[in-house]
Amino acid sequence: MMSMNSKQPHFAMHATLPEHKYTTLHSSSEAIRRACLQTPQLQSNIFASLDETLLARAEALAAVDIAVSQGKTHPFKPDATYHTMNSVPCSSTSTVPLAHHHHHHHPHHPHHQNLEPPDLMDHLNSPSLTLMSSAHEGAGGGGGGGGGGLISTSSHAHSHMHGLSHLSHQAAINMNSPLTHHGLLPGHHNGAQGAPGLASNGLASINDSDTDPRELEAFAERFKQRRIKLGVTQADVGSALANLKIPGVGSLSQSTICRFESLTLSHNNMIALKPILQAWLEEAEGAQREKMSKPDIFNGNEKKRKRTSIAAPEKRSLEAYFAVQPRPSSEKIAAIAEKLDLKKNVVRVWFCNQRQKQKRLKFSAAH
DNA sequence: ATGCATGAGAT
DNA sequence: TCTCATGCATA
Repeated sequence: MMSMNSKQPHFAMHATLPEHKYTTLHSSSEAIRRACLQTPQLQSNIFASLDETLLARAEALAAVDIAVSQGKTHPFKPDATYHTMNSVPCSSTSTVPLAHHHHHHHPHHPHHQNLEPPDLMDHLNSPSLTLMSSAHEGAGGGGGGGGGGLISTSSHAHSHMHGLSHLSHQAAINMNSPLTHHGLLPGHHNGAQGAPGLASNGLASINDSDTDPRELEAFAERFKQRRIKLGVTQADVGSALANLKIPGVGSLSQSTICRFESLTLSHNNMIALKPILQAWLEEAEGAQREKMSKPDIFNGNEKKRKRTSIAAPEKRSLEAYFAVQPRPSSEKIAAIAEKLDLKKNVVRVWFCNQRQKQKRLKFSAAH
């Protein structure tokens, strides 16, 4: 089972001219959200008791924070959530062909991660628990450059769409993608968090070096050097990618380029982006004499999205909960959200993002 | 350089 | 609903 039947590396290159989903102000969609489904996962596990203990501690800690923050006079909600989202990602081109083969990465161990102790927020006692978690997200170690391009705080804030869309989604365990032959994507297995698959099998039809964390790291560094030498910012690179005219590859944001250079992307993502950035690099160096920059198609979208800011106390509580239960159920999330006086969606997203970070950190830690 | 967020596709 | 790839906004 678990074969890769479901989806094959079919790259839907066809534009599909989706007319974009301009949900003009889908702020309402936020209100709707996921409809808050409930997963009646009422399976008591043996770990229940154990988790409960941990949860109790987390709760204790959280309780303290809560008490402090919402003790009674919390001036306002900790989150400055002004979600004004807007800009639809203009997905365009939708699914990009790039590497679909991926890997499974998460074999999912039926760990105790799924269990849901009856109440995470009930016991608010035992003031013990010494906080130790909070791994922080700093991560990115690579950096080094310390402000590689200084970023120039360029304000090219034009919401264009990212044509590159998702390079490799998830799944697709097979490794024989045409793109591989294409040379665009290394693909093949090796989960981002799983095993990098360092040539175990004799046939390494695909360069293992392409997926080798060391190689990626080396490339990322070289890339940064070159980029700086060319005098272009991360944002410039991102938008310049669209000029490469590579099918399925559009522009990328400064964020993504930055993350690539600092190795703060998932392994798969790094692998998928490498060939693209490499292509740009060579192109740019070759045409450095005159090509330069082309005024990209920027579009001034008026709408702006505000970033929610979760206050420190709330954040610490969330981390405490996360340490015990990285994957709380919908109900739990709702409960936590209420306790912390945050919107449920904000809490849900926070957990999602934490999981992503954790995975990335776990992977880098293993290499 | 990163935190919070969206959305497509997989479960 | 979750994961994953990405992005906007911001410190």
